[in-house]
Amino acid sequence: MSARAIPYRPHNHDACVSQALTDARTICQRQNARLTPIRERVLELIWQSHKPLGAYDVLAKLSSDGHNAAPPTVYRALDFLQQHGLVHRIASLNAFIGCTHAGESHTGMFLICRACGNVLELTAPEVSTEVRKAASGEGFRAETTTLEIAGLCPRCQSEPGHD
Amino acid sequence: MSARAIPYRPHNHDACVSQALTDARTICQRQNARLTPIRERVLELIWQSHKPLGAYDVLAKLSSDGHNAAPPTVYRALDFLQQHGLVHRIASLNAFIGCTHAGESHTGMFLICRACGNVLELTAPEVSTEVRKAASGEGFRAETTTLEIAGLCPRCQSEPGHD
DNA sequence: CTGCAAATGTTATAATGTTTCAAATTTTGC
DNA sequence: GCAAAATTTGAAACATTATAACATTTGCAG
Repeated sequence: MSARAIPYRPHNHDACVSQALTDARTICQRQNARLTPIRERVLELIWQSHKPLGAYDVLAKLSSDGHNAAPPTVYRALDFLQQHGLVHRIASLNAFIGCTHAGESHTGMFLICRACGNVLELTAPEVSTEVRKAASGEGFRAETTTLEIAGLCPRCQSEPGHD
Repeated sequence: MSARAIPYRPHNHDACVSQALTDARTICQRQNARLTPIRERVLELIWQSHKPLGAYDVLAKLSSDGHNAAPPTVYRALDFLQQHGLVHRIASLNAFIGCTHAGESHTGMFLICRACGNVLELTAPEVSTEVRKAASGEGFRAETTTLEIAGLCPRCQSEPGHD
């Protein structure tokens, strides 16, 4: 059901955003969660950017909406969205990005281009499997996985410096 | 050569710290890097804790040494130690821990117990391999990997709440 | 309508990390 | 050795990210 991001390629991003919002409404309905106007707006703002947005970036955008928001407003919305699997937090960037696999059970793996800043979310079952194996080999009960790869995206390997 | 941490088990930690320092000196010598007193002291402080230490935790310990330090002092030392593979930064905790594989080429994977706070560093070649495969499958040139697993360590699965 | 729970507003503050420039120290070329 | 260059450290200010605490409003069940 999810709007699939086409990695590193031009696409109709408006459609992609509105698909994400539609999906989010469905998901929240199913979970009896309230996708309030603020939460929806935050999700929209995050989706409109291909690059992860910091909480204060979101805050600034809300402010320029005319919305008189303070940090807790944003952090609460982000917590909610994370809780319901609608956005991911990228720990190595202190920033948030729309989840391209919302509604599906998955562990995200993020390819972060250090040149253009774009991020691609993947699900790599083989990786997850190996991670689980490694953890349980130590008797460790894995709960949440943070997997973020920094490097160069295909485009930035050939044409450095753009975007 | 590295001082091996015995995962989640009691051991002579003083010996373990001093081994780490000895190793560090050797490594820096080989790399023509200067392990200055501040840097060495920061490394020691980090090793003395089994749990990741935040930059400001280190700062506080330096201060109680009588050393009149400011944040940049600590961050610079930490940068140096990271650069030379002597400590790792745990992005999901904003904290630092001694590298148990200093001197060996590796990509760390961290098992972080949410109950006791201890962290175990592993090297899991199979995981690395799968990560590389997944990245290159997208044409992505991976440079640095952040892989952090939060969950419960063996001890905390059976005796909750200790330590 | 009323009362409860969830969500939001508001203010203040904590925690983490960086910039900048000056001073001291170490290295290097001579 | 010695002076110039480079590296390291000191110090003050500031920037960014995140949370605490409490008041107010909103949605909803009975």
